[in-house]
Formats: sequence, C-alpha cells, structure tokens
Amino acid sequence: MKELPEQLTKPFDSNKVESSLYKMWEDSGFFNPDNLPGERRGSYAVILPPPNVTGTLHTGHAIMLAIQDTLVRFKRMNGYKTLWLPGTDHAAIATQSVVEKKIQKEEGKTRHELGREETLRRINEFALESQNTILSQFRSMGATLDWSRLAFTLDDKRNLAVRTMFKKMYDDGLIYRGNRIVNWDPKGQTTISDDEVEYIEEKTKFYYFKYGPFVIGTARPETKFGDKYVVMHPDDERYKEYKDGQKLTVEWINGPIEATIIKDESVDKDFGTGVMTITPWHSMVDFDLAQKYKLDYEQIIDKYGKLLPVAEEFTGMKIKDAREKIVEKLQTKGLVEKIEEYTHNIATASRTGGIIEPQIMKQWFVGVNTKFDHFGKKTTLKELMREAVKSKKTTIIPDRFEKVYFHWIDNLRDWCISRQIWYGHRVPVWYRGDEVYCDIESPKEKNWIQDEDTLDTWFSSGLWTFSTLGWPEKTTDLKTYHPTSLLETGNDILFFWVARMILFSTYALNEVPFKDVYLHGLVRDAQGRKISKSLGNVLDPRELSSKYGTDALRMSLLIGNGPGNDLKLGEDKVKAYKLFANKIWNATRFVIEKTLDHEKGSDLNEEDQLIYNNWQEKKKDITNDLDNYRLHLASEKIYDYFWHAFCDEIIEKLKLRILNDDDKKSAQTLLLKLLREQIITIHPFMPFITEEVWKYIKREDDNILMVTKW
RNA sequence: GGGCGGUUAGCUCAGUUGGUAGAGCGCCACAUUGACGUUGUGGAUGUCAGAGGUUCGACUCCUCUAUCGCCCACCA
Repeated sequence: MKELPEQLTKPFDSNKVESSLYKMWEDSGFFNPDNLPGERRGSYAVILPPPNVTGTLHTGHAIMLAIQDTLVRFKRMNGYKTLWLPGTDHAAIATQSVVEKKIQKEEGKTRHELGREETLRRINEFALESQNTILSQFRSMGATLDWSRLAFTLDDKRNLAVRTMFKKMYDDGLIYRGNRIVNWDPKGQTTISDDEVEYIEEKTKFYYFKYGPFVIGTARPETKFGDKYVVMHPDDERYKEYKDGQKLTVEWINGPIEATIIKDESVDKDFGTGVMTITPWHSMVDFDLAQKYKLDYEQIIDKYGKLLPVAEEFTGMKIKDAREKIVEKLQTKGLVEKIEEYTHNIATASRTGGIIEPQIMKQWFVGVNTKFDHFGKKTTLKELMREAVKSKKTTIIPDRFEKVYFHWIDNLRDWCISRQIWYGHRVPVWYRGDEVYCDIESPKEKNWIQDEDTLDTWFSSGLWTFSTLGWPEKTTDLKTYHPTSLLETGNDILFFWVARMILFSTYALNEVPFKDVYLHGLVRDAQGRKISKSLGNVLDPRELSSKYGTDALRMSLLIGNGPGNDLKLGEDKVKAYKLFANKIWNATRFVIEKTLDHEKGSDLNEEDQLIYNNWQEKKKDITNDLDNYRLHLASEKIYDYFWHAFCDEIIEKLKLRILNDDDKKSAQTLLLKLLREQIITIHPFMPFITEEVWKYIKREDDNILMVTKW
C-alpha cells in the first residue's frame, strides 16, 4: 500500500515554499503567452499599472496585484493566450526630488551645481537600482507577469513613442506653445497640471481695504500692488453711480494709481463688499477676466515666491513676510477698514505640498477642444474621450465612475504638459533664433537649441497600453494584444491616467486602449482611517505575507471588497485566511490518507453523483462571478464551499462510509474529484498552497497547476 | 455650489433581474488527544438610517429628509 508523503505530515509553512514555487512558475516559461501549452482560444491582455521606480510594496500595490493576478490566472487556466505585461514608471517629479534630496544630504550640492547631465546620470542610476526592489516584491505576491516584456516609461522604446506622439500632435495642431496662466509650484520649481493640484482647507485672515470710494476684500494683500482694475456686478445697486470703463485716481500701497472700473457678472454681490480688484498674473479667475476685457497684466511675484521690483520697498521679500508688512503700511495710511477670518481652499501641489502660485508662463499645452482631422472625420480630443465610453467600447466598472469620467471631461481645460525639471522625456522641439523645429530626431544643422523642458510624466504613461507593445512599430504584439482586455487600477487615478490613455489611444490608433476598466478603492486600516506614516497605521504587505502567507494576504484583499469601494484591512482578517490555508492543507492530507488504496476508474453512486452535480453548479456560479469581475463573491463562495460544504458535511459523511467500507470506492472517487476540482478553483486566489498541494494530487499527465485547465 | 457613494447583527461587510434577512470575526453553551497551529455542533442579537409612494409583495424601484464619506468647481 502507498504511503502518505512525508511533507504532508507536517503543517503547511508558506515561508518555506513560496519562493521556490514562484521560481518554478517563472522557469516554466508560461508567464510568456508565446509559450503557453495547448490550443489557445484568443488573447487576453492586461498591462500592469507601472509602479514608481523608487517605491516599495504597499497595500495599494498588494490589492492591485491580488486582483490582477487572480483574473490573469483565471483567464490563463481558461485557455486564453494570456499576457500580463510589467513595467515601471520614472515618476518624473517624485523621483527627481528623492535623488536631489539624497545628493543634497550626502554631498551638500544642488542639481544646478552638479549640472543637468550629471544629475540625470545619478537619477538614472538610482532609478535602475531601485527598480529591482519593487519588482522583486511584486514577484513575492505571486504575480505571474511576463518579465521578458518588461518596460520602463523612460527607456529608449518608450522615448521613441513619446517623441512620435508629440510630433504627430504638433503637426495636427493639438500641441501648442503659449503664454497662459499655469499652476506654478514654487517648491518643486515646475508647473503642474490641473489634476495635480490638491485643494486644502485653510483658515486665514481676510482683509478689507479702502480703495478710493470702495472697500475691497482680499486674502492676498501681497499681490495687490499693480491692481488697477476694480470690478463689480453690473446690477449692484450700491455702486450704480459708477460706470463701466470709468477711471478714477485712488491712493494705494505705494502712492496714487489710476483705477478703471469694470462691470462684470462673474462678481458675487453677496461676497465681501461685492467689489474686488484683480491680479491677472496670479489668479486663474482674474486671468480669464483680463482676457475677456483685454486688460494689462503685470507680474508681482517671481518663481521663487518673492516680490518683484513693482513692490518697491517690499522687493525681494517672501510672500508670508511681505503680507504682514504691507498690511502694516496700509494701516498707517488709514486704508485698512477691518480684518476678518475666513476659511477657504488653497491650492497645493500634490507631489511636493508646495503652495501653488498661479503664473503666466510660456508652456506647452495639449488642446483638448481643438478640432482636427481624425481618420477622415473632424473631431476634438474631448469628443474622442467621451465617445470611447459612451459607445461602450470601453466599460468602466463599477459603472458609477462613468458619470465621474464624463463630468471630468466636461470641465477639462487644455492640458499643460511641460515641466521645468530634468528627469523625464525632453520636449522634442528645437529653436534657432525665431525658428521652431519639431521632429522625432534632432535637426542635423548646427546652432539649434533644444527646449529645456521635460514632459508631464502622464504624457508617457498615457501611451502605456501601446508603447509597451511596441508602437510606433507595427509589431505582432500590438496586433495580438491591442486593445487590451482589462485595465485594473485605483479609482484615484481615473483622470490622471485612465482618461489620458483613452485620449492617446483613440487619437493615434483609432481604437480604445482597453475594453474594461476595473477600479478598486483605497486600502484603509481596520478603523477605516487612511493609511499614513504620520498616523503610524502602516500595514506592510511583506510583513503580513511572511506572517500569514501570501495566499492569506491575497484572500483578505479580495473578500468583502466590491469594485470601486475602499477596503478596511486588519491583521485579524489576514489571519482568518491563514486558517483557511491550514484547512486546505489538512483536508488534502486527510483525503490522500483515506484514498491511498483507491483504485482508478471507480464510478460514483447515485447519491454521490448528486453531491458532485451540486459542486458543479457552485463552480459554474463562481466562474460566472469571475467572468463578471465579482471577485469578492467568487472568493467568498469557494471559501464557504470548501470549508462548510466539503469539509464540514461531505468529508464528515464520507469519512464514516470509508471507515465502515460502505460503498467506499464511490466515496473515495468523490473525495478525490472534489478535492482536485476545488484546488483548481482556489488556485487563482491562493496560488501558492494550491500549487504545492497539486504536487500530491495531480495525475501523471497533468502539467503544473498554473496552466491546468479550469 | 454641483455630483457620486454609504447608512443591513457588537465589529467588517455580502445580498447579481423585488418573493417573509446572510457570512466572517466577536459572544454564549456543549463536544473534541479521532485530517485540523484546534475544530465541530447548537444558540442569542436586526422596525435592513427615517418618512412617504409604486406593487399582491420592497433591504432591493421612485420621491423627500437626516447623517457620514469621497470627487469636482470655487469667492476675490
């Protein structure tokens, strides 16, 4: 008689087997769809949202990997030619600032002292080194990514894609350079896009100043030097004696100035005194007004956040210091009416935390409302983005985010894509005097100087679904896998990334980048708080997985987590699924032990057939859930069936029959069949323990579980 | 100001097209050195946020209210 394999007599130790199992999967070559065995019924492609090169694995990555790997394994087992393509993101501003800080700390040098070339060399070195950390951590989650196709948003191929795209859009008149008001981040010394601005509530002083016959309200006295336009609502009875365009001389901070009255309906009569002065250079709203009435602009604050000579005695002072001093001066001149407090939102840069100072600058933009000829049809980028989702060529799951998406498009303004940092794709434009040259390669003649700016990191990640597949070359991969099947990512980057990918793909390829978008929420702590270092509630996925096993961690991230919703994760939850892994291990041991004398080819009796049919129904149900992205239901169902139907009822019942030799053969056949099929079904969720168990239950002609038929 | 989502057992959440409420954790009782880093069996706890409506029937659909959260816009 056969004996129980020795390993099965010991408890399951995830730490002992996980890395060798991963190595076995990787060595099998099956991560690469070209190597998958058997007939394939079509392709299934998922492109991994590239993590920042400098990052380390956090719960956000963990949930993303758990969901994607589960779906990818499911599709692979279902016979699809399955590609899951990995890559990393150079994350321009984030990475540069990390390295800059490091250099500053270790060598006391700034990037300007090091020079552009040397700084970039250092950043690149750091990025490549750092990239391996995150990639090996992704492996530890069991991610079956095709490493042979690894891409980087800043490598040569992706750079070619970026330059090609830029040139194409430039030629189509969709990329233009212009003097426009932009979000300037004095801390990061660069512009950022509207989407990268984060509003934070702040309590601040609100000043009322006498401005000629008016009283104006402002929270920013330091911008007011050049204010020579005073605006009020045309229907405001209080000011009806003043006419639009009327000029009057008023005493102001540094002496008298000539003010012009503007009547405009955008002014809120009920806010403050209903009168305001405007500073077009440093306010989005004021800029729009100035454009409308063709007013003069004047810069007051420089890019370091210091006052310019227009401020006279305050020149060179920082915003904060100047504010106090200016109010003091106005006070001595008797121009301060009163000072109140109020709460408003200030704009900050999401990456650096710097307070945004709107500035008028010459920058590169993508025109989203510009009409152009698109495969023989006049359209705009906005229209293309809208159409992709409206036509259902791309479906967003959960569908409530489609509304959010449309709303974002409606409010979208031209996208500022140039950045004043060094790390990133350099704008492929050259200047010689007044001449401008845009092309994929630099001009051959001498004396051309390339634009200093780099591109928004989302410009390169926006091309991700097709740049990773080889575009602009016409590769087989591009033909086989694009449009990709699924994009799975956090709901917080719907605008940054998902929308931009739709923009670029529909524009350049005339096809959507992906058929389905699945959005997950934020992982929070057990109390529902945001995870942050300052709160000290950081959950380290690596710690959890070494303590409870990667399988347990994956299950805890899937169960109870409906699409789009935030997930509360506590250690107890992970622990619960470690017990499940233990249960699987022990049930397997038991089944093997009780079927050692089993003879092949025994049929099921009627009663057992019924139980088996019932399982098949359950499996159908689970398959259906997975096909429809209901991972939270599928995972819970298999958990419930295995434990409470299979272990608690079926095994308990059959156990007696085997002991009593009551139609033992049928009982053994049923146990083996059910165990085998359940292990297959659990595999996408808990790949390690199932693959380990598979070694002991597989048949001679079976392949590894990862590529076993579902 | 606009939009979206939540509000279901002490806690975390399911409830896929409307048919008299479910799971996990926790709690209580009992059993168990028999596959089980225990596990099993049984049990208690809910006016499914509130009000109104549609329906033979509503946790599920509609309207309103309250409340928490998120996103967007933004007042100088």
